[in-house]
Order: sequence, then structure tokens, then C-alpha cells
Amino acid sequence: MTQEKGFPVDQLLSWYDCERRVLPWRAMPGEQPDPYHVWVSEVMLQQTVVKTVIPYFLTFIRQWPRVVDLSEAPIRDVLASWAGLGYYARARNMHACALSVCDQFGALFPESSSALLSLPGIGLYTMAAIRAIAYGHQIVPVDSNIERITVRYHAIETPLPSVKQEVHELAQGFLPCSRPGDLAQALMDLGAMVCTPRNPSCASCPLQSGCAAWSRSLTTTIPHKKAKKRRSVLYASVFWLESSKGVLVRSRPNKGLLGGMTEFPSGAWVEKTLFRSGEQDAPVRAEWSRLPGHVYHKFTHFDLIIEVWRAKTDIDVKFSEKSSKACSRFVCKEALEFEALPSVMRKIVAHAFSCEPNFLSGG
DNA sequence: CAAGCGTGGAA
DNA sequence: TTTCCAAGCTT
Repeated sequence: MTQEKGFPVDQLLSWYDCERRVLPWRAMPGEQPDPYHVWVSEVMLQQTVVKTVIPYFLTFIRQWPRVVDLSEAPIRDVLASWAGLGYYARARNMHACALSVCDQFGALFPESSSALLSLPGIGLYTMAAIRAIAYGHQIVPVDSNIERITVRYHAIETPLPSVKQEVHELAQGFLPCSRPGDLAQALMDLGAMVCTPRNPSCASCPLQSGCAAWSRSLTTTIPHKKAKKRRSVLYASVFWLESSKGVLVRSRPNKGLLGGMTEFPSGAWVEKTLFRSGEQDAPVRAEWSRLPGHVYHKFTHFDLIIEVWRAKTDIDVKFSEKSSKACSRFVCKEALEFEALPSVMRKIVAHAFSCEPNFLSGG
């Protein structure tokens, strides 16, 4: 392993020791943190900003202090703890991963690339991050931050992802380093605070002396951005059914959008041209009334516009015995907050509660 | 390999 | 307002 000439690794680490953010999953510089904490934080941080992750991480670690605790938890509890964080396959994979770590590796996270990659939800990035940060191995995890830093440092004008493999190899050229875990975190902090996607702060960058994009005035044109894709708009009716036991909810299928999460019954989510406003998709026959207004939500690939229908029922208990409604159940309003309700469904709750006075007076 | 998969904050 | 996008993984 040969470090490329001129890479100012000492300046980078000095910058990190001075500027680094204090985060609950981080050890002091040069010390090695709990691999379980590293894993939980790295998965939570996938496509998610630090500020969002912090409260979830603290709750999660307090609830399940060790990987064996997580492995013994009901998946429903894990999803409830993840509610609002998004990309819920991460939570399902984490639970499966915890079981594998306990079954196959004696509740200790493995150190080898192949073993780590065999675990659910651990890909190339997370594997390398665990090896570098938790175990101090000589490896650079390549996330979007380090990818951006690398293409700028080497002034690579070829658009990603065709050059992804080359970028990954060039990033390894930042090694060897006496503190591989701190190097990884220093690069990610640099990407978040200095070498930002837009308007990078090159004047205060500890890598400026070796940066090809800086010396060639290419910092604002690299990296080249990819083509944008069109978003679609879908429409849905959602049904808020109250009984003496609470509000009717059900669990979504374990795969796909919001997999395994709790939802209020709804009809199909369709294009406006296929959408018919009304209660024809309702879970039961009842006196449905439509709440005023809509609930709006943006997913990654489409916007969702929801109308909410509400009714009361007496049919409490028998619901769970009907095969087609096998995963349906009533939840009292006070317990809704503990359900695995994703953000879009919490908007439904807020909307229904905001209309509550209307409902009571109507009987 | 491109698409699917959440959410909220910044510009 | 709209667009971008943030410590990616899976299929």
C-alpha cells in the first residue's frame, strides 16, 4: 500500500482534531468505538443527515444496548423505533443482521470483508466503514462525500457512475494512515462541512494543496451531475374507522414501499385519471364522511395526495378473524404514537385529530 | 445497471 | 416554489 505523493493526510487529521463534530457514536480521536454502535449509526446515516439521526440513535441504543438485545426484539418494536426515519428496509435488514451476528458470529461483529458483506443491509460502504472505524483496518469507505472529494481532488470530469470503480481505487490512495477510522470520519466531515456539493469552502480546506480541481478552477463544475427524473403524482383515499377499541390499522406487506409498517386502510394509489373520489374502497360498510382538505406527502419518486374518509363502527372484535383482514386491528388513540406509523401516516393522524370537533358533534 | 426505496432541510 | 440531495442497499 503506497500513499499517493503529496496527499496532506496530516493536515486533514489536524483539521479533524480541531473541527470535528462531537457525535454520540464517535469515540475520542484514536480510540475505537463499540462496533455495534458503529453499525447502528452507519445504517441510520445511509442517505440520512446527521441531525436527523442523532435522536433516533440515542433512543435505539438505550432501548437495545447490545446486538443480542436487538436480536431478541420483536420486529414490530424495531419498526416502531424506526418510524419517521425512512427507508424502512434498513430496519428490517438490521433485525435480520442482528440475528445473523448472534447466530453465526457469537454476537460479535466480524472483521472480514466477506463476512460483513454476507450480512443483510451491509454493502460495500458500510462494510468498509465498520472495518475502518470499529476495527482500525486500512480501508477507506466510499460514500457520496468521499466520492465527491476524490473526484475533485483528482479533477475527474467523467460523470459518475461510469467511473465509480476508479474512484473507489483512488480513494484507497489516501492510505496508509495511522488512524484509518479517523481518516474516514475526517473525510466525511470534510465533505459535509467544507467540500460541499455546492459552493465548497476551498479557502479553508486542508486538502487544498493537493487538490487538482482547485488548481484548475474546476471546483464548481466537478462532480458533473446526473440527469433528473420526472416525479409523478398519485391519489388515494384513506379510511379512518373508529370503534370503542380505537382506530383501525393494518400492517403493510413486508416488501416494497413502507414494507412492514403500520397504515390506515386505503384504496389503491393511482393516477388522477384512474382516481374516483369516494368510499367504494372502504374496509367496511359504514356512514363515511369525507374530511375537508387533503393530506400531501412527497416520496422519493412520486407525490401523494390523500383524501381522508371517517366513520364509526360497532364491529370491534371480529375483524382479526376474517382472512382478508388478517393483519387489521384496532389501536386506541393514545397508543397510536407507539405504532410503526411512517411520516405519511402520522400526517393522517394529525389531519384526523384536527377535524375531531366536527366528528364529535356529528355523532 | 437502473430503478425502487422516505424524509426533511437547505438554497 | 421547486429542486436537490444526505455516512446506500437490493434486485
